[in-house]
Amino acid sequence: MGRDEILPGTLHLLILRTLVQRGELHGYEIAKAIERSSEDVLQVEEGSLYPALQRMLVKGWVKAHWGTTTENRRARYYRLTPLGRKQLHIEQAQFERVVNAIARVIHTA
Amino acid sequence: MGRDEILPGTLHLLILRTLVQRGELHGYEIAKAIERSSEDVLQVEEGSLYPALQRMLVKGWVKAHWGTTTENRRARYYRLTPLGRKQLHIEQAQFERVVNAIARVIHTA
DNA sequence: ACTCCATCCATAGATAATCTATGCATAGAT
DNA sequence: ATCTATGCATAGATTATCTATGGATGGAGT
Repeated sequence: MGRDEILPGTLHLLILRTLVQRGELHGYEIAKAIERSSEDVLQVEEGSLYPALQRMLVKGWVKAHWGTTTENRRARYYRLTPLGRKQLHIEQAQFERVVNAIARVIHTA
Repeated sequence: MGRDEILPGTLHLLILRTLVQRGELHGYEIAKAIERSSEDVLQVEEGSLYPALQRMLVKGWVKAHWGTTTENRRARYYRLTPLGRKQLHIEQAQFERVVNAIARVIHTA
């Protein structure tokens, strides 16, 4: 954890959660949404984001289609699949579990 | 985060914290201490632990010496250096910061 | 017209940290 | 005699990230 960007292994969760909250978004929007809602603590690099979205497409957690933004730009929109929604629940529970476990270790007297 | 062992990037923190709590420990004890104080949620694989301890030695966060356990076994004991104590504060603050940021993203309405 | 910035996508290669699998050794219990 | 827990360590694979790069374009400002 030498960086101050994201905790390795949490990017899928962040993306899934952002999509379930805001519906259909394109990549750039997803990144900005995560950064903003984290109050700019988390930085989502494009070199991390797009490979992550590829992985999620392959796993069937999201589907994508090309469209046009309000600013008249070409963009690829992603939306959650039912499988993605299931995965969100799994990853969120897992995250809480592990973070709580770490907290117990850290705060052990 | 497909595993249920440790959050990547948190092992140094867990080790540093365990050493500051319990003083001088050998590797095997460190692993068991983390597993127990996490109520067996976190699993510390030896293949992760020993390389991590090597990294921490190189960085000067811990010092090691060979000794004998209460069970009469040869073991390598680690203790925190002042630099390690400083690093603990850094990593702990960093961890809280990032986890809180993730929590904000996850719990955004 | 030109320039600049923000928006948008994507990949290659390097880096880092983990896991799996393996090897070695021995104390104590059965 | 054998088994289990204790103890150290490394090689190689895997995974996920970052850095660096490349390309394209809309709109704002000059």
